[in-house]
Amino acid sequence: MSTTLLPKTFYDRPVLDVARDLIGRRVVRLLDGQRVSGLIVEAEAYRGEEDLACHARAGLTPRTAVMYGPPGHAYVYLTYGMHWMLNCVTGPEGFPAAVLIRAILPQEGQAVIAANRAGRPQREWCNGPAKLCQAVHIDGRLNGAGLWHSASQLWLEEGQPVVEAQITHTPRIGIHNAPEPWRSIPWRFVTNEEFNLKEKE
DNA sequence: TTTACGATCTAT
DNA sequence: TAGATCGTAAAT
Repeated sequence: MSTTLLPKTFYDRPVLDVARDLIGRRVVRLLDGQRVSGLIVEAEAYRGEEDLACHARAGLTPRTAVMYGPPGHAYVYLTYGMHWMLNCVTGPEGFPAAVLIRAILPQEGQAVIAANRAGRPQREWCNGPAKLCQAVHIDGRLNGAGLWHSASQLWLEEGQPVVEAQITHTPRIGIHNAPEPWRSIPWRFVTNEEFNLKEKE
C-alpha cells in the first residue's frame, strides 16, 4: 500500500471526481511524531452555493472562506456545538466545494485511537465523521491545513485505490432539512463492505 | 443582541 | 427519541 502523498493536483478537480477517488486513500495524522492513520471508506461531496445542503449556500462567510480558497486544504468545522468534521477542499479555486470524510478503517496507531475512543468496540472507533476526528485528534486548529505535505501533521496518501464495482452511491446523511433534489442526490460514496455493515446498524 | 439551527453521537 | 452544547448566520 502506497505511502506516497497525494499531490496538490489530486484535489484540483471537480468535487465529485475527488470524492469518488478518495475512497481507499489513507488519512494520516502525526501525533507526537507517531503515525495514526486509516483508510477512507465513506465520503460525501458538497458542491457550490446552489447545493442547499452545502455550507456555501450562505455564500462567502468567515466560516466558509476556506472552501472558496485553493484546493487541497482541510475544511474543519464544529457542528452541534461539540463535533468536529474533516473535509477536503476541491477545485477550482474560487468555487466552494469540499468532500466530507465520513469514515475510515483504522490502520496505524490503533492504541492511540482506542484510547481516544475509550471503551468502545473497534467497529465504532472511526465509523462516523465526528468519531474519526475524535479518534485522531482533529479539531479547529487544523482548519486550512495543507493536505499535500507532512508539515501540517495531517495529510493524505495514495493508500489502496478502490475500483468502481466496490463502491455504493447513496444520498448524503444528516441533511434532512435540505430541499430536493439535494436531499436525495447520490453524492455519498461508500465501500460495499462498509455499506453492508451500516445497513445492519 | 437575539434567535434558530445544525454535514452528530450517545444514552434512554 | 431526546438531550447535549455552542459557533454561525440571519433576523430583530
